[in-house]
Amino acid sequence: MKTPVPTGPVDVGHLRIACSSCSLRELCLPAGIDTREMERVDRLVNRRRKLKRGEHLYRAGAPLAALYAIRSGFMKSCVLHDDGREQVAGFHMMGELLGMDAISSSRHMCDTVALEDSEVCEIPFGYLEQLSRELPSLQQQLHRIMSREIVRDYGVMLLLGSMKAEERLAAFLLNLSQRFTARGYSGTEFNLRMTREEIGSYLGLKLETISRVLSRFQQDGLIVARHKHIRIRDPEALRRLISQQRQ
Amino acid sequence: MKTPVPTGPVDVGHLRIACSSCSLRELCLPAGIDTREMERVDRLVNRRRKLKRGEHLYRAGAPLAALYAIRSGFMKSCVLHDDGREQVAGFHMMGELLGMDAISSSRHMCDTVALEDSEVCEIPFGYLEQLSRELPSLQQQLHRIMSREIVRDYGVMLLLGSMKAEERLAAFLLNLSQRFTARGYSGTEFNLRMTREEIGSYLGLKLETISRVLSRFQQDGLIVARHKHIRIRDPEALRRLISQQRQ
DNA sequence: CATGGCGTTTGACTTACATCAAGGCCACCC
DNA sequence: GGGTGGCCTTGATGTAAGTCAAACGCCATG
Repeated sequence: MKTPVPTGPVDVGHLRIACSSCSLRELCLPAGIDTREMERVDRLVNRRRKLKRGEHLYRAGAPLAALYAIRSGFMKSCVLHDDGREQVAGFHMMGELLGMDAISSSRHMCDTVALEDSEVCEIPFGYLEQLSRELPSLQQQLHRIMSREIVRDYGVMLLLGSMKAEERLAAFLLNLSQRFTARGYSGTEFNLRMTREEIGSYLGLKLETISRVLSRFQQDGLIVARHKHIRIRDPEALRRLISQQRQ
Repeated sequence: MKTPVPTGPVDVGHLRIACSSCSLRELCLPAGIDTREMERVDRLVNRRRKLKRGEHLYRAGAPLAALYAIRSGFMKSCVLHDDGREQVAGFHMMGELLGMDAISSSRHMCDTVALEDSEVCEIPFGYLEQLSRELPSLQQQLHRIMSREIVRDYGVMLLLGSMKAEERLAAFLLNLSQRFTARGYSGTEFNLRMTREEIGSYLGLKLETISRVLSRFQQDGLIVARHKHIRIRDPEALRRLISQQRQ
């Protein structure tokens, strides 16, 4: 037995699933799609899914069913090692596309978890491939997004492989700042959705180191950090920190 | 003025450019393409390019013209930071597809250099997108390859973010071994094409550390390492090294 | 309003890897 | 054949970040 219609205010949301009227469309999969084609893209996304904080969107090993576009909220992806080690591979926010790790083997290769209550649009992958054969601009955008993920990963490698703790954290804060700005939020004042431990995992550092470096940044007047709230006071100084000449 | 036909033995190579008769086809872009369709894929790859050791295939900033499939040889990709820091992001061998970092912005985001004399097949990206709209199995394979790169990158992040020097090097050697095996070469005995410094850069370590850890592995009877020649004596022990429980 | 617990901060100490330095091996080239 | 330079090895020493430990602040919950 199916539940055809969810109850309550959710209904309204369901009636309105349409990329064409989504404020994120220029950040997301439909970027660059023209209005004639948009109608068909609208039909691609036929379901939204709400996640409570802490809930998994998918787990490593789960079969690929759909890609997911984040509509609201904040998520993290973690790669796991057999021995239980886990590493945060990325933090994700509105407009970003998740699940591309699963395409190669038809199984997800990481866990993705909501860090706050979130909502995602489900994009059935088979339909997406089919439609992107018919709409070149959709195909191109999909390729661009996958490529962007590869480039992002290269950046993380550079960070993990050749930066010191302060540089890593400066790069992390500036990256968050830039992404908030791109979404119309303040890039100088925001709340971290993740713990120090999660930041540390992402940056290849321990939580104590994150805490210490944040304190040092604050002492030096670069930021104000109170719990999860961050205010960036001197973005230029942070930038200098990253690209300062090695000896 | 154009040079319509290269001189010498190269000609023969030019007449024979055909994925359908390439021994690497099951590793490469045409994997899973059926014979009827293969004819069209053959026409996709219309040029080969030879590279001398040390020569660049492309540099960061260069416009995207083509993707490249390695036909023979060995290459590395490096991401660069403004301040001159550089980090090896990957080593590549026959059958692997290069250049996907350039799709997102139409410009390459890393340098790719031959570590020994090599040959690549040029795959004009525009044609590839066009043909993959017409051949679903080509489209799927392209998506799988891009996804595989993303998954590989996650693995590197895990390595850089949470493994110790010995684990990193063990993982590196086993990865090479596995890739040589997949290509029909010995997985227990091979020559490194890269220097200790390049290995170090890839693994986020200094060349002295690479040298020391290789010596330690040799003392412990896990490998025989003489200059660039490596023989793996105890792959199981290397595997145990990686997944040993953290305290 | 007390209680407990998670996340965080901070300090003291340890350690894995980096850095600095010297010397060896091998290939290449006059 | 002897020099030159790139690559590698090994030892001595330095240091950034990890580990261990204690204590605090802030919620959440009863």
